[in-house]
Amino acid sequence: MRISELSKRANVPLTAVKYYQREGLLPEGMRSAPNQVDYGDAHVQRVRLIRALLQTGGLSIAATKAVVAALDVPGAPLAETFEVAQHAMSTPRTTESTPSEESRDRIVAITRSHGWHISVENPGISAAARALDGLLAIRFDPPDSYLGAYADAAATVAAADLRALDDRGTLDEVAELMVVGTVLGDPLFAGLRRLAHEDATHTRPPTSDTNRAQS
Amino acid sequence: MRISELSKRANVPLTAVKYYQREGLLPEGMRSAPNQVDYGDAHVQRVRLIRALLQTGGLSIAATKAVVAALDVPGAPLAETFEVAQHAMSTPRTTESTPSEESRDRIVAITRSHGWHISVENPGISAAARALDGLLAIRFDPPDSYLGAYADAAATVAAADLRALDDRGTLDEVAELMVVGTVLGDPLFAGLRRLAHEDATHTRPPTSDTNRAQS
DNA sequence: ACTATCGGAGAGTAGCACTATCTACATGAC
DNA sequence: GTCATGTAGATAGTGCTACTCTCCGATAGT
Repeated sequence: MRISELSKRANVPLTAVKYYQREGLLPEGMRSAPNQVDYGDAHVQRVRLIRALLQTGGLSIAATKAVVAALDVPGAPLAETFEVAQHAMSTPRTTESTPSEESRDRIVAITRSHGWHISVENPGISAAARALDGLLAIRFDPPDSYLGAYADAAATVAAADLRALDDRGTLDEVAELMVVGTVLGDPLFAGLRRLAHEDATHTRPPTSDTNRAQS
Repeated sequence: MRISELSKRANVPLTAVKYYQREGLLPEGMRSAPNQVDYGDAHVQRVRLIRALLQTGGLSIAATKAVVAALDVPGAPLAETFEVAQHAMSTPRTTESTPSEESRDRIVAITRSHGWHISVENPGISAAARALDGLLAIRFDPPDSYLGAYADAAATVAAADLRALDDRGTLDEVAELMVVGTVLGDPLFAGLRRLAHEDATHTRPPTSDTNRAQS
């Protein structure tokens, strides 16, 4: 197929596909003539993946490029591929401030009380600590039970993520799911959390829903 | 205090504070002279909140404005305030494509099998469905056990979120936590998930870590 | 032969979160 | 009083990113 059909099948504007090509996110097709190129199903797949990482996963073009490049290295160890995905997620669009030491310590303490073995360089610590700082900014000091519930939930999905990898066939597929699951798991959970919120407020209204006091 | 001290105490560049002011994110201070204004602790708090919503929560200026405006309405019902927070989260920087019908149906089915009561307009459905589409794009059709684990985890944190509201004093504080918790809960979970991932791969390597096959 | 499409590349665009600069005025140490 | 320093407010500019436009000569399909 040629570029216009690739664009249609992936449901992505043609100009955008050209752009991804130029940026090196999309591997070249088979050249059938000096200026005719043939694309296959793998390219459609790839364009859809790029879109998911960019829009749903919120990655930048550069981070997406790193991720798909990692997938294309044939002999790369899984651990390295995973690291690329982890790193891509911690290269956000907006510059982030460094979290407070106290929040970092608090997060580390929670992981320790859950018996997790983690390295101090894991960017997840900073990410969680920044969120914790935000909660502290409105004078909400979450109790251990609150953070514990989040940690329990994180353990639950992490276990499911690992189990999903076992069902994959080739090692390349495993690597692909590892990367995509790492990136897309967050929005998947975020969506479900919002649904759970609605259900929870229906079945168990947080507080009386009458008017609030004057500020 | 005047603006420079406000900037220092909130650890935000002075020019940025002025910008937030101009954009209507920050309420006016007490005017002590034709061109002198006095700020209080509430303003420091507010600036920190704005930063957390913008940087950690990933909201846009417009969405942040809507959120803080909702907090400042004295007599607003909690449900409305909550809705504003929910809506703000689904107004992302990058334009999002509409998810497939199949994925939407799948998400709805999962919530139903969990006994959740949700409305079909809840944007969480689309958010989760888009993520699901991304997984399908790499030919990973998650089993019910996978989505179920995510839903279980979401229910766990939603319950914790609701419990946290009970411990808050005034209704204004409840509203504040509701909004901030809705926005910051996602990055908090995302960080913890990454930590759980590292622990899970240590204790239970997904597959042999040898080289992958040639592609 | 003719028209639509293609591949490729450079330049342009829109939106966003700031940041710089300017003016007129206020404050506070000396 | 005076004068360096800071302040409020407004306008214009910046840097970045993810596209999008426009052009060209070449090619495909009829």
